[in-house]
Amino acid sequence: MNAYNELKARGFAYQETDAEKIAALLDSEKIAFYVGFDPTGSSLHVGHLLPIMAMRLLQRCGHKPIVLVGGATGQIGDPSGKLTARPILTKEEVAHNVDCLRGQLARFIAVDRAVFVNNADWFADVKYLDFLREIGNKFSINKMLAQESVKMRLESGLSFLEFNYSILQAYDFYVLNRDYHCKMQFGGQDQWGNMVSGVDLVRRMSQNEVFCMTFPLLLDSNGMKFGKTAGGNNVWLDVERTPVFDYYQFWRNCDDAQLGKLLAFFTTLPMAEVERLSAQTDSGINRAKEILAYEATSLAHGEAAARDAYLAAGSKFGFADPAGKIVTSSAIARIDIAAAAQSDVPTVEVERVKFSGEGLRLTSLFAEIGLTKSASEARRLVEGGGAYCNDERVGDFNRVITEADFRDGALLLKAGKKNMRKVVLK
RNA sequence: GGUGGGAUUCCCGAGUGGCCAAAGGGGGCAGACUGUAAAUCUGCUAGCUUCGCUUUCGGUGGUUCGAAUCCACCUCCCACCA
Repeated sequence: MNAYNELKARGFAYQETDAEKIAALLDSEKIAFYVGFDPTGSSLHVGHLLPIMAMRLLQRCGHKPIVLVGGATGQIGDPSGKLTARPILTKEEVAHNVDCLRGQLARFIAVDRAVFVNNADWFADVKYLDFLREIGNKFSINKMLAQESVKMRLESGLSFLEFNYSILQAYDFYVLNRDYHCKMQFGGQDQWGNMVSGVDLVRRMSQNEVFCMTFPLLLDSNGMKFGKTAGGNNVWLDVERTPVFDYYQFWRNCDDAQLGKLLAFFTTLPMAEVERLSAQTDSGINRAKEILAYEATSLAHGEAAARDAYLAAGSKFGFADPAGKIVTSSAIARIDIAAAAQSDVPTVEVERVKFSGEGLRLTSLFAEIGLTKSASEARRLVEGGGAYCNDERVGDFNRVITEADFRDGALLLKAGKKNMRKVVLK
């Protein structure tokens, strides 16, 4: 498999410094490349997934990923694509987040064949004067001011701290080239300016020619950043924040118009199949979405979890292609949907005592298990006709739940038709 | 350093003494319609023990029967000038 052609075909390449040279480089050599992540949160979400998938692809072609966690730059905040400054994290928060991210990336790439670096390691001891002397004359303010990301922020104001971000990122590239022979950087399209600065700096410092490539920005049909749903929240890779079932549902509910792109980016199915699947119509398109959801979930959470989510969703909403008419190389084809009855929606345990005596108000229960943010929201949900208890619409927001409402020790609650939790007694 | 302007609910942004839990838009949620899609239409969008109560309009204190709105001080931001 040719890495460059594959990246191109799947739509990963948005901008690149030199297409021909990059193609030749990736074809003829096993290179080290890097992708940076800002440790601004303790979990990745699907918005981070695009570079991760690209990294996976490159690694499978024999190239070596360097995962740079921006322990140092994360303390500053990248102005690119942001309208306002980010809050500054403490060193402890950054350290904690770095640990979490490392764990999550392990699901997608072979960690033992990747290098993890933290730029705090080389920035921690940098002395300001030394740094200025070493690289200060390699940067032109005029050039930096011309950068799109900087121009944008000039309107609303930009601190010197943030202005320096691209210098630091460029320096990262230089260090990685020097110490790890890193020859390429990948990143989101909002990183273009910073990445090009890095390419420049490496050439000026060491006369080495290095390259970079950006990925397209994924937007949903409203032009909003991709990866938010279910309450406007991010779809997290952390199962504590986003249960596997919900993760599966996120992909299952994607826009028709996005399907082809999503299959290309977030599954490992061959492009020929991706094209065939995304050309489906009617019930076929729903099968294609099941395949997308299954494959994406399988990558993030493992085959067993993906299978359970698929069966649970299918038993609630029906299967798109029960007869298996649509051919796919996905492992989903081998799942026996007769097993669907056994599988389950996300389940929450609640103490039995809460339901004894007077019982627990339904609205409070909704809030407690996280189906709504508060009891008041649950109340509004009931008033709007969107609350269901054991598949019956709830009409009275004063409804109280007692043990008698449980069937076989379980109670199914739904906020709308698609968000559901099963409550079991503890 | 000087002068002027500003800080409002998730975001943008109205509101300049009671009719303000606060217009409008965005975003989000739900309902209807559908294919668990999109588009469209409708309702909702601070919390609670909900015909009522509590907290919210940068912070603290004050004036007033009553303050997001007036006064004082403080913090932070922006613009122009130097």
